Amino acid sequence: MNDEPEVIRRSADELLAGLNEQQTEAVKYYGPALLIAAGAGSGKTRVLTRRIAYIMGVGGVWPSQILAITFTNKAAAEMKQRLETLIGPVAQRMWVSTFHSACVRILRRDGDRIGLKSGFSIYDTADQQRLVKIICTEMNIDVKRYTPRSILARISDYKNNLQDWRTQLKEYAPQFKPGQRNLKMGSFGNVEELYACVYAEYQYRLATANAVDFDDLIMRTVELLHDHPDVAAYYHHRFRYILVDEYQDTNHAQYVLVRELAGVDDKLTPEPGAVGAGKNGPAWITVVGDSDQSIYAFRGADIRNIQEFEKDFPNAKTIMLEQNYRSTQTILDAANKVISLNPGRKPKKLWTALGQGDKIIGYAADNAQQEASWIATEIARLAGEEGFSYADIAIMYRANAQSRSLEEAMINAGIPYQLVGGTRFYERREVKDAMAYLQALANPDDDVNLRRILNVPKRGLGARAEAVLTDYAGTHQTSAWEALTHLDAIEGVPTRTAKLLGQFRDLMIGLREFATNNDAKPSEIVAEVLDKSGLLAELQQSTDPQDQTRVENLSQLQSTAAEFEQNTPDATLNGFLETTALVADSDQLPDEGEDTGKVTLMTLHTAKGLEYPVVFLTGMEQGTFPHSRSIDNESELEEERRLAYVGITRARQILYVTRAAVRSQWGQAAEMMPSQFLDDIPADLIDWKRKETSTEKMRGGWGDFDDDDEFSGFEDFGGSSYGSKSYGSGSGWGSGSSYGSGSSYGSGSYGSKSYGSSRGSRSYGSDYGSKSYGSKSYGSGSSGSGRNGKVTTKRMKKQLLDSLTSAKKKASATGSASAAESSSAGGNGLNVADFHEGDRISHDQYGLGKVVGVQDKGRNSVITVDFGSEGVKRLLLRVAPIEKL
DNA sequence: CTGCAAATCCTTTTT
DNA sequence: GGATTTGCAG
Repeated sequence: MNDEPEVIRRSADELLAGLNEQQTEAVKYYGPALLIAAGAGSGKTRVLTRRIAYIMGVGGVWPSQILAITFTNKAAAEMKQRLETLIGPVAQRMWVSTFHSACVRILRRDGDRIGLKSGFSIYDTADQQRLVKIICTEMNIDVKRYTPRSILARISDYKNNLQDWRTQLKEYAPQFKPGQRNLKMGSFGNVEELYACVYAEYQYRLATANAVDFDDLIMRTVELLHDHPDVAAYYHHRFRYILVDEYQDTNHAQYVLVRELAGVDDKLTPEPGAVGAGKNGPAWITVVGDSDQSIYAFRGADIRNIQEFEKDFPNAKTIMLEQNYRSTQTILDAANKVISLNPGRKPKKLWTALGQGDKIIGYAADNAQQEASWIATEIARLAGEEGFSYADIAIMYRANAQSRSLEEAMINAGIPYQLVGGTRFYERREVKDAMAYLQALANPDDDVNLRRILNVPKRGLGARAEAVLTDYAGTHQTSAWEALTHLDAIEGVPTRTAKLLGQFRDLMIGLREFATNNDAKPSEIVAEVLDKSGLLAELQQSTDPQDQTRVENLSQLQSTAAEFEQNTPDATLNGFLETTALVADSDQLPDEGEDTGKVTLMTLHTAKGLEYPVVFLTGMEQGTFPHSRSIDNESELEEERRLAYVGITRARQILYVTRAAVRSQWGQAAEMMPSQFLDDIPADLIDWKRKETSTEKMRGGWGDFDDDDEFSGFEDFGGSSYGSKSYGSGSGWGSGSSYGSGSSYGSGSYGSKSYGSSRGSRSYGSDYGSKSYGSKSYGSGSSGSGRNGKVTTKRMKKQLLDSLTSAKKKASATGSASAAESSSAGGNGLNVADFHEGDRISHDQYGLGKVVGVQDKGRNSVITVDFGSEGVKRLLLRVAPIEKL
């Protein structure tokens, strides 16, 4: 125990310094269950970290007895960092982690009790979909009617609500036995039966593949704790204080998990005279959240968890934090008004001492491009004249698809930016392929990943070869890998296929041996896989320009692995796989206080928890925000409104709201009406730089719609009345009482940053060598600040813009005009009879060509055209974008 | 079995 | 506008 790191125990005075009354009360509160209802910008992370330090410093509790849960790795890392300044380096080894990593950790330790072998795989969405698709095909399910996506959504619902597949099966399909394979069901009595069967089969396959999905991480941990009291007892004994951040985003499963971990339902009683939670009673719980910022209902979050906290936990206490330290009063007034229109919420009103501040600035553009370029101009002005740094500015939007026009405008204006989110680095095809190899090496039974790489890179093993393995696996109730190892025993395999399968098997055996011998060196395993599998070679030999970026991504993957190795004391292949499986968008955001010199672009969801001096809320249109899919659903609209509230409250000093009259979605232009949220903001708070768009001016009317102020009576509900309940008797924290147990902290260092942070982020601008892995940095090395020197030449801009359009095909040269006229509803009116060998035609993509062949097949007539350097193409006449010359 | 071009979905939001 | 699936030819 001598190497126990030093723990700083701070005094109450130190820990309460600079806090307001409510914050102080929250830090000190002595009791089994505390809800801190923390409005936006009310300093909740501060309160949470101080409370942890207080529990330790004043309550004499060991760091190992505390469990703090967040939703993102980024939040966890930040909390650790802040804790470190309060209590010392021991903070880095505390259980401060996300729900998901905490569960992984628990399952790695005791998962064998519920049938999980160590080294289990964690399936991401893509893996899940592959698996469900396989099952649907085998079950003869019409995937047009029941898409894997929708089936998975249902399965996710089951899991978030802890509905076991056995229960579902018993109720809706008692005759179904998972794992029988020969099930050509085809028809189901009803939908529930179908869902139940797929769910059961899905779980069966996961089990044989020794894999879990995201939702399983929570549900199966609950199962473990619930069914194995000795395991539960271990954690009850260990965690005496549990703190949960963003409690409004918890789903039912997570709620139950917290209860299980705390032992709330286990009739535990504290020893007589216990101080705090004592040694034996249920753990004491602190949750922090804001029901107005609940924006994850679509993912199963249940807002009732926070709304009914006081009912759920005996002797619960609620403390409201309503003083905002972030924004101006103008911004808060707007936010308060918007959120006040949600019915049935606990009234709450943020206030600030920071003063009125500037008006909100509004701008109505004619289209998305104009909106974006106006924003770019405005940003240049802010940076040039108002002295803001680019890093002070964030642009937010409802859906990722909106980022493109904004990116283009930034590039055109030479403004450095960083885009957060979009397609995940680990979801990129080539990266996923490489990871599938690693996964299959770590866990041989992982069918989904093994089948994925069977023919990647191309090695002549197609559907037939795969069927050889799956048939054997099916009849022998085993995995595809097992089938592969019994290859010689399988009859009727064509010699050629057998040979190729044998080669693949030997490849995997060789790689696995390498992996076992180099378990602590994931980066070398990655290198070996890339090399021996031929994955890298295939891409390097390719002429497709996109494959070059793929090669870069793969080398980046290797760097990420190397970085993981360096930062993790006891690195293993499994550890690496785990970390990469649990990364989130927000993980790639820069650290607090780090000046990246770049404007940040991200979705509103990703922006939750962040703050910027200047915020642009873009796409404020009906159908964009609120999103069209939520517009006719009352509860979803309420969630959109909360999202608007989140967006508005991100701004510290200046808030912009912008909209476009025309926005194209799926390549089709659509006219957009102003968002209802714009009307919800009191008109005198907005200074419109341009209120009407061109077409609206011509029509001479705006705001014909909805002027209904019928809800305005809601506004004054009074922000008082809460938090006035008298609270617990004095302090009660005995001093110094010491508990023995807490010596060993878990070893694996989770949540440490940087690796994991990889996302397919694009970023363009100044700093090259910065440590942002997984994010490409375009642009010159020099700092591209607005005025000192245009570092971006026209040519570079062109390159950057091209790189946005993921280097599609070879279309670039000719594809200038037309595309619009190519297909006039179901045919281009061309007639086979008009085409003969030797005719010259023009193709939108390939340019000029000469007809070298004509096949008259009626509707499906085909002409063969020689496009010279572009090659000889066979075109379906009916749809080909061509013109006879 | 592979490669290519056309057709067909799309999109909320994410651990 | 873009990624993925389908359909066909060699």
